[in-house]
Amino acid sequence: MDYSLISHSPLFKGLVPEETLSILSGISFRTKKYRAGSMIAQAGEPVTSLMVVLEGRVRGEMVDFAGRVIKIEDIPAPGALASAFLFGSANRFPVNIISVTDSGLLLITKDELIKLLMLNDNILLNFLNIISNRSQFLSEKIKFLSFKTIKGKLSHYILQKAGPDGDSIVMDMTQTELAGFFGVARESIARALHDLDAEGCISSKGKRVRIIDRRALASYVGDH
Amino acid sequence: MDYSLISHSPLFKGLVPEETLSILSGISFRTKKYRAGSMIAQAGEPVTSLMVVLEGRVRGEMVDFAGRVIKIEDIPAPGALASAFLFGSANRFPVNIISVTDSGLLLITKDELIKLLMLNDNILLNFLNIISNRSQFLSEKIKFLSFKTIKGKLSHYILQKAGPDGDSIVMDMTQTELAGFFGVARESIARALHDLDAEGCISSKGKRVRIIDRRALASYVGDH
DNA sequence: GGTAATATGTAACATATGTTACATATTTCA
DNA sequence: TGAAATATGTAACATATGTTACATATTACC
Repeated sequence: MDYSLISHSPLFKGLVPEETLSILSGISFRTKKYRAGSMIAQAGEPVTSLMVVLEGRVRGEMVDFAGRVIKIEDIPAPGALASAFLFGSANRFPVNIISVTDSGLLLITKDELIKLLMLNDNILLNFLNIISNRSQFLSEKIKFLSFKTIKGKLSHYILQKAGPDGDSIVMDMTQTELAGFFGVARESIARALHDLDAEGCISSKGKRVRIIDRRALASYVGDH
Repeated sequence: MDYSLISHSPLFKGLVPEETLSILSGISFRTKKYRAGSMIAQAGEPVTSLMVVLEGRVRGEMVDFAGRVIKIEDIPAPGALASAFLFGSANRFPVNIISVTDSGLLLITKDELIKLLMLNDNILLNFLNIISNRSQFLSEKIKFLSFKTIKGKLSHYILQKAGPDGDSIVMDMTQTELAGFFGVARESIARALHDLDAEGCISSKGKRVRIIDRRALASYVGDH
């Protein structure tokens, strides 16, 4: 395993490679390689180590009571796995973890990680940032899911992106991605966008959306 | 402010009060009291300190673009405020924070908190547990929200409550409360419950639900 | 025990969204 | 550049859920 991959992982961000090396020499850790398609962890298994994807891409698959896959999330390098489940009261993988491509993971046990965090404030900050960002992502997602209507979700997305003064945004996701993020059908995004345009709230063309009637647009964001 | 409140807060859990005192003497912190109804922080304000509710109860209120309150979350003592927004890339309060009752808060600035975390592994672990538990709570909530159908949510609720072997549960919420939790209309809960019964999946009578056909019930949990 | 408040059951109807099925546009990449 | 993959636009139709409007049942409380 290439050490430069480790030193470029988010846990060691901001450290010069030499510093990372010297720190790593003081703790025990290991790296592990997985073949494309192989199972890295099963839902329900205890999470005992921090796992960082150094290369390749892994996938979390939620499995329902009937054994069907109901939700997937891809984690490309460099990203951390199940970072919110190493600490806290639930210490088991909430999903199956599968290696999509050939991949390489960095494993640091919980005890060693704690040592590491207390040793170097930069690494501590990095780790806190990793799990906080995860939490912020989930918060944001819940905010969107709690709008009942698609026009509500879309309006919120547009207004948030535009900021208090902006009158035009460029969507940073495809409609397909937006649909996945909102948990709705792709066609419904297209329809809502079209309707908002027809009603004179926005002017939508490709990825660019111009806000025409901010008041009317904002009124949709109340649908909770 | 009573020091015993501080030493019983989740950040200092597991430490003897004397230890907490000696640690606190080494860092700077402050406590602040709020009257019932007063505003503690406004959405958009920077989060610069860890805030722990020592006494009383505070409320997070999400406000939409039209100024309406669309979602509330109560945080009773002893709980932390906006713990996921002190670190990570978004460092602003996502909601307005209001004091519901008269309340007392412990404030520790980010820099001082980092010092504290590196000083004592017990406190570090406590803080990691706090933010990880928050993340886990959000994950669980998202799981629920991502079931598309009410029968799906209900089935998941029933099967989770029954456990892998149980065949009977007593609902711990009224239908009205369940409706609020799921974010759906009350009548729709009654209808879904009735339908699941009519289809022979469950036998529902008052607050007691008996699982008749686990297979069929589980099949609804696939509706994502 | 009796009355008010709250919870639940049920039905008819309205509507937002999913589904299916294409056509067209845009991007990717050999 | 050209072909293939992916993204977007649009329509007809099915359906789950919200809405409204009650009746009945259960619980709380004087």
